[in-house]
Amino acid sequence: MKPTESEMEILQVLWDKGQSSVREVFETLDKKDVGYTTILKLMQIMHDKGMVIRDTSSKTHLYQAKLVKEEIQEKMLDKMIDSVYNGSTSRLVMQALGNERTSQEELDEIKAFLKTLELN
Amino acid sequence: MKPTESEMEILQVLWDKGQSSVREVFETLDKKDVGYTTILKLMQIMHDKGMVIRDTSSKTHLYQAKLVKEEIQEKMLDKMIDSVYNGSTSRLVMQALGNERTSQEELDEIKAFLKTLELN
DNA sequence: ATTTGAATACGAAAACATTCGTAGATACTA
DNA sequence: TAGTATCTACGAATGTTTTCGTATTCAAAT
Repeated sequence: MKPTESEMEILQVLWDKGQSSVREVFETLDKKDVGYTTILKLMQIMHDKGMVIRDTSSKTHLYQAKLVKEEIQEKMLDKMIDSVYNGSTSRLVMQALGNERTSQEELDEIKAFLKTLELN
Repeated sequence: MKPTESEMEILQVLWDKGQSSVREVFETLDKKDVGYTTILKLMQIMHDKGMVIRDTSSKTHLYQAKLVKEEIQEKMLDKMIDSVYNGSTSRLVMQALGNERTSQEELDEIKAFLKTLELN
């Protein structure tokens, strides 16, 4: 059950905004170069695959992510660690932190998190 | 210039082992279900795309990654942070560290790295 | 009631990625 | 030198993902 890239984009919206119509997803994604029916079709496919559930009680169907955000994220992260960093979490983390985008707040969060990891 | 999944696998080998023949890559990947000419073709395509450079002076051509490992990794990581973690590096890092696979050595490495970040 | 706008369903085209068969070239070996 | 093994080139088949056009349904507004 591996979402494609487009499917991931849609899942992001659904995770973020919760239950949404196709139109809402379409507008949130706001991809100038893609038509409405494309998104519709993708979401129908996702439904066929069981990635989303759907409320069809009114004319405008409402979609909701069935896949759990954290599970998918972790799966993707693990795959990345394996396939890009040869299984080394620390290499990934260090590269992530070295990217100059990380604020002091985030660094503090991480330090705090590391402390909690030690207490067991 | 975004490598596909198969292309990434090949790049890994080239980054790891340096200049290599198709046969060497093929044997390193050791994918039971894929033939030699498939890998050959992929590497030829990568050459067409300018992802690798090639020494054709002898019969067996030698390939070398042209894309820089750290650049590609960083690009993929940034993309992941944006598209999966809404731009939050710390969320990615914490999920990575929370995955139970991280050894004490790795945690120490990270702590050390955080220290060096503070000294500027 | 008819028109209009917005929604779904669905097939099929287009784009992209992967796979492999076969032909031809080159080197090695008996 | 003949035969065998190994390599590249390349076209074409297959598979997957993305895209959209068109038909149809439904509901709201005139």
